[in-house]
Amino acid sequence: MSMLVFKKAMQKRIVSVPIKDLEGPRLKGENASPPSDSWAWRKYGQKPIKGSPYPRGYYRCSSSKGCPARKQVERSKLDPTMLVVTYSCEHNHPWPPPSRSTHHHNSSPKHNTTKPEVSATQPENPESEPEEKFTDLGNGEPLISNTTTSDEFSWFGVMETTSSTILETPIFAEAEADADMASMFFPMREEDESLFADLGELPECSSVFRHHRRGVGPQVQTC
DNA sequence: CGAGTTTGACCGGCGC
DNA sequence: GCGCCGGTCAAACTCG
Repeated sequence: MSMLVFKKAMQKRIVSVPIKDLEGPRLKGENASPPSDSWAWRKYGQKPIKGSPYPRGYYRCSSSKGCPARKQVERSKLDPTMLVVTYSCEHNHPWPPPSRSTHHHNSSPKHNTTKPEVSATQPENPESEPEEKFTDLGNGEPLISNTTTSDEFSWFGVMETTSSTILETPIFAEAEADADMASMFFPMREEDESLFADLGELPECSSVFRHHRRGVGPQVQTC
């Protein structure tokens, strides 16, 4: 009824993170703790995926009530040491503020510690184009070159820099192409993460993304 | 006691 | 039309 999920332009971002990076206090065997971003994620499901020896966990943003953001965490079947996190969000939804914006130290509320804390946001697009989504990144740019330049992917952008790998995918990211996945793995230095480790609180997510516009119009951050 | 996790069932889409 | 599979819900349980 009220919770009708419109399949508008659903943005999808795949990020691979070495488990060793997030390996906190303890791993639950097959289930590795998902990387903690700036938001709180609540797990709402887990299912075994065909073709993958590891199950896939489904997470929902719990930072806000109407948070449309979702996250899928699964272990790479090619590299069991890698955790593939797929972020999804609608084009039209604002992102909630970081859950621990008031916290300066990384006093993780949960078990996922030892994780870089970064805040990101998702700009809302006045016009949701179902057709155009990743044309921006289709340019073949090095995804991490400009974190602030990814207007619509700003929230993703920050995450990318903090995580380890970035992979922008429209919707057909389910390509089981092993070779494909192998080529999209870019291990990152943990030093970079330290840079964000102190970013516990992000002032505004707005100023970060207003660097350049694609000509879509006035875009405002609702975070 | 509350928030979050777990687990099975349910649903919808897709392929055959 | 049926079966498979991915995704979500919801009740129960666990942890803090």
